[in-house]
Amino acid sequence: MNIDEVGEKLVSGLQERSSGSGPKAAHEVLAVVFQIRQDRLCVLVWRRGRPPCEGLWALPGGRLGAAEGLGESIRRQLAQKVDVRDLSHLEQLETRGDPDRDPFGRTLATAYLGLVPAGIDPVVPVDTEWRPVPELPPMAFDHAAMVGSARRRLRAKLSYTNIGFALAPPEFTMSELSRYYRAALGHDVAATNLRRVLLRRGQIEETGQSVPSGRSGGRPAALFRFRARSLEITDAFAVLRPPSG
Amino acid sequence: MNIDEVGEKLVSGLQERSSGSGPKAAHEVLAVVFQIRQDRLCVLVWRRGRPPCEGLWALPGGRLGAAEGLGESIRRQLAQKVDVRDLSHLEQLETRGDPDRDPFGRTLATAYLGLVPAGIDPVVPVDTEWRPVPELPPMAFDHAAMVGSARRRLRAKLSYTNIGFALAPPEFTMSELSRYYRAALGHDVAATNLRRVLLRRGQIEETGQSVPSGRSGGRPAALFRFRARSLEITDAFAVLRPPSG
DNA sequence: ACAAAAGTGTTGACTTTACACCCATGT
DNA sequence: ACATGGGTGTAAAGTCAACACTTTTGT
Repeated sequence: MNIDEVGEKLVSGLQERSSGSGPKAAHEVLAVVFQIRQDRLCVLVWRRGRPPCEGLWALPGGRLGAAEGLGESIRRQLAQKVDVRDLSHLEQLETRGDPDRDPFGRTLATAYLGLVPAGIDPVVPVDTEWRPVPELPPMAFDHAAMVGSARRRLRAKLSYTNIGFALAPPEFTMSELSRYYRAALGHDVAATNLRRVLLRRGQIEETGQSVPSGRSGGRPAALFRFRARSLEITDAFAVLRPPSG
Repeated sequence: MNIDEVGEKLVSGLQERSSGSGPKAAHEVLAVVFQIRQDRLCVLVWRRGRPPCEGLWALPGGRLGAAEGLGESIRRQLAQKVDVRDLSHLEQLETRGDPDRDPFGRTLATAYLGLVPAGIDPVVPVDTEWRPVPELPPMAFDHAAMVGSARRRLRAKLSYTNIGFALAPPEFTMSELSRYYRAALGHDVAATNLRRVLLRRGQIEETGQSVPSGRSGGRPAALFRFRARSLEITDAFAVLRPPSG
């Protein structure tokens, strides 16, 4: 059918969409998995050993199974490299479907953002590494763009949600937490103010315990935990909020 | 392959993802197209005339073409109902792929958010209508959830981007604009403060012209326009911003 | 005693809502 | 004149970064 035949379409066109079977494309699910390691935001990537993009680095993931949901699929596939219980957060990012994004054939890809809390060290295959995001190696396909989307999403959500729970271990001191925030945001975060902001927003609470000071002295640090372990919007935008009346 | 064979996967598993052709699923692209009509946020929907979901209302869209990008596809398909030049904004929302979202066969759907400026009235087919979002009719498949996602996305972006340019006509008075914001946000927006906020952020500017007052008198209203007609983040979150130093 | 690290108090800048008041126009 | 709607001034509330100061520990 000629898409210029708008007049005809205007009367009858809308109904034919769910008929026929149409072309089917391969669909894969990928994940940008972040973890903060040694005070740096790192992403889990593996090195491709064969074309296309041989030698470049790629995001983990793979083909969507015939009877799987999208989130279900990426969880399953990540379980082959990251202990699935270690994924503290998972959310969908974007779907890319440029006809030529994969030179070997039309493939759509849905990317997810996954987070692993700091402090654990999942066993990963030999071709797989955690790489610091600021020094991203040459990436296959459009995977670099996906890492960029994930980084922007994480930064934004750190500002108005409790997503820090997914970066931090179950308990932490404020100076540790401020280092996680610094790594993820890319700029300094003062522990003293971060404490007040997150306390006022009800995101964190004191555990009552504290950590002995190190060999160089200093006051012992109080331990905190996040009050919730799932995503919550704690601060709607400070702008254009509804009238208080 | 058994996915419990983690040990094996850890050494060799990562490389087999781009081999083989795997199952292919049908893929469709849908759009949640919003327009503000008579001070109400409306969404473009059409009534299904055949199963599945016969009689329910559905979002416009359809199968992804074999050589089309996703955004390209929804633009083409919307051109059959909305004059494509009238789409002032288009962005990807989410992809849904529950195995049973379409009872007639596995279908993935990528949803877009589209906006049409107020004041125009595109010709639409007979089975297609603009329906107020607060009184959404019974929707087919998971389309109601997509409308919900779109509404949340629009509300959020009104707070920190210039996305108002896509809701408003090229020129407008502040009381008109405040009605568009009220319809989209769902709560009152005072024209007097909206003016200052958007001016300070550099989103809008005066055209220099004004509109004569109506039959009931009143001071003539100044005409404004948006300075940019593409999406810009005008106000990074007021929280956790980088140190000024 | 002194250094080091954690935590508190306080200030100032900025942003936004609320509301009283002034302005320009039609009847 | 007066009603009507547009526009300005200003106050009050809230949030956050900056920084000086205090507390608690190890050497």
